[in-house]
Amino acid sequence: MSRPKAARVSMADVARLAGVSSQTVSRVANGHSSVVGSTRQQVLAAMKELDYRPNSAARALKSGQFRTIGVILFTLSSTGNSRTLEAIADHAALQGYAITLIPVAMPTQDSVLGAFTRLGELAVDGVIVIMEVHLLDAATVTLPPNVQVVVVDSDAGDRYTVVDTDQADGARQAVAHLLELGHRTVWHVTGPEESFASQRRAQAWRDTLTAAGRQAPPALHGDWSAASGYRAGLALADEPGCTAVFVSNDQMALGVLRALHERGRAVPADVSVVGFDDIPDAGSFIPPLTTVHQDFAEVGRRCVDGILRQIERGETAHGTALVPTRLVVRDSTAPPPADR
Amino acid sequence: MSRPKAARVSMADVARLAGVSSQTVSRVANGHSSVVGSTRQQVLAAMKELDYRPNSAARALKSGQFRTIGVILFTLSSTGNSRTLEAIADHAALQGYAITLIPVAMPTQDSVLGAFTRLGELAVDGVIVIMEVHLLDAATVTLPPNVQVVVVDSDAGDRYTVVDTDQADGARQAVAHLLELGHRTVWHVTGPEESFASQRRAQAWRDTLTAAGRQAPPALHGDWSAASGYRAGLALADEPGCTAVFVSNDQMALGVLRALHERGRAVPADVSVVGFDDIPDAGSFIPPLTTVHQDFAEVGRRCVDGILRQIERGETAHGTALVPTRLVVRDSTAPPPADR
DNA sequence: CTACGTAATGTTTACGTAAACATCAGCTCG
DNA sequence: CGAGCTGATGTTTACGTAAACATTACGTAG
Repeated sequence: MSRPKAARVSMADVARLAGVSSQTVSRVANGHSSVVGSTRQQVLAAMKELDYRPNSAARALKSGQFRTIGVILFTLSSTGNSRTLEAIADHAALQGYAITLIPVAMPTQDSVLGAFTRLGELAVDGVIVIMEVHLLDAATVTLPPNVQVVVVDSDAGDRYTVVDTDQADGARQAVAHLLELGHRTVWHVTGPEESFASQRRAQAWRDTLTAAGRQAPPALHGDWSAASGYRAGLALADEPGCTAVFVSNDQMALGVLRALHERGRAVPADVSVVGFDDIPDAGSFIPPLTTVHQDFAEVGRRCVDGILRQIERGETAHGTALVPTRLVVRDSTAPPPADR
Repeated sequence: MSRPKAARVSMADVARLAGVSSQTVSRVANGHSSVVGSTRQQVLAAMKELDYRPNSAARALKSGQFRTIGVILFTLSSTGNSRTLEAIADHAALQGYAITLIPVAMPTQDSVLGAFTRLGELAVDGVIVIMEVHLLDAATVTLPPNVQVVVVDSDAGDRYTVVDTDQADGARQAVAHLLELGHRTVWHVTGPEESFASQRRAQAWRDTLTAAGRQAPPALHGDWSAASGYRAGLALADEPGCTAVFVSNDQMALGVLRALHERGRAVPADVSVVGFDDIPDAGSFIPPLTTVHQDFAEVGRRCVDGILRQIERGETAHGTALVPTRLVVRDSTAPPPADR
């Protein structure tokens, strides 16, 4: 505080100008109990004249609430994360809560970690964790006590409230769509192993095939990036029996499309491709991608509602709430070549 | 607070257990002045035993600093915004600052607005604005006094510290690259009019053509989305003289590629396309996109450094600092058809 | 007409921290 | 050998707010 920063206006200042006690100012500010009209007007006028702004630090100190929700995540580079975050921020703002971002370094590179092992002293009433909880444990971040938690992309329903997209049903729809088109089986490109979402999608892919009496080919592994999808796509292009692929997210699907294109395998004539997420760009891929739509806005809304229910009403409803998905059929899927 | 929340541990509690005064605890906590080794050890032991966590509200009230930076933006859906945000969050965490997200509704839909006209009472030492300032003005958000501001994507260098990518030079490199390949002129797809970045890129595109003695064709207008790029691409496909396009971001370029593909105009054989941003997926487009690389990490770092310089050292260095760009040449550009 | 209830407002206090000031013991220097 | 200094620690106070309690004025029921 090197500079003499323009004097902060406090309730006392407003009270003095309005000729009332500071408690009355507080009452007006909070719309509490009874303040007669004329007094209220005077106070409001004084507030306006002085450009009074409540001091949130003092308020938090007194009330023990920060009206702030922390969001913990590894990265914003995945479309899903950033869209969930945006939905959370929008909905929280609507409820009068602010969002504090808590980036955590990957467990491998704990350089940055120290910075927010201090998480404990964070001014936050609750935390939304957008990642598999086991990873959080591994990251040696200690969640402070008395802080409510809601988790996305995890199976920790027994320990926390979990909000998630219905990964399994989405994957089932994708595979079923391909089978209905007449494909004998469906190949699969997974996300990173740590991702619970990826695990769920892979499991449902396998289960759906099995339930239909089909043999599941070996899964190929990616890391959510388009580049990893491209590598998987090259491998798939060399599988002559491969006529249909379910890719665990749209970005990897983009890479798969490029690999197939470069290897002269036409989509959807030779190979059908289905993605997951329905990112805004998916409709502009070549060809426009058939994919499973995730309702990120709804996920965000439920996260915020869930955490607020815990914070404001003390309800601790563990368990998992699933947000439904729906298949968006575009031009990357068609019956297998043999059928035509 | 419906529940009896486990009693908060304060400095006084730690002091009692350690048999010292609370001021000594404060000194240990802040590494301040002199505390003899043995005393320090006792205090640290007591802290650990009680799982003491400093109360940031009280600290903020006392010090007048929140160790928090607010980030104001319209949306996270543009890759640029979310990557800049991520870079800001990472770098801020490194410096021991937290990030508070402040989403602002578009000026058109002021429904959400009320929620954060309360911005004034926000617990924030400084604000980074990721949008054209005029839009911020239009959004009727009043920035509180005594809050430092750094701006991205704006020309308000006279009022604020502005950090930005060197848009003009990036656009110049893109156009120069196409001219060097032998194209007679270069078409252009802009971003939304309000975007300062888009304006700068368009201006530099025009200037570079003029400087080379070429005629600039009419610009086509998009809104950063792939869908808008697709529409522009359809129009371009109908221009027989069009052999080269500079698109103002990669997402729109994706749409342009699809439109050209659907109309049978081969890229890069018939038409060359250059994008802007170098999003992670750009290398997986069909064909891999030649584009202007933006160093978002550097932008984020400079934003944080700039705001911290203002907050902690009171330096108010207005003006604009430009982060250099570089052209990444991939497979979407080639000499014009006539040359071959 | 008095006693008591109620609405409106004022006064006191505590939240947890850290700056400012106070105290105290031990040590150095003239 | 004592004045004065230094380093270690304790005590007081203020930050801005809001809950809890206190006071005042006024109206009404008995």
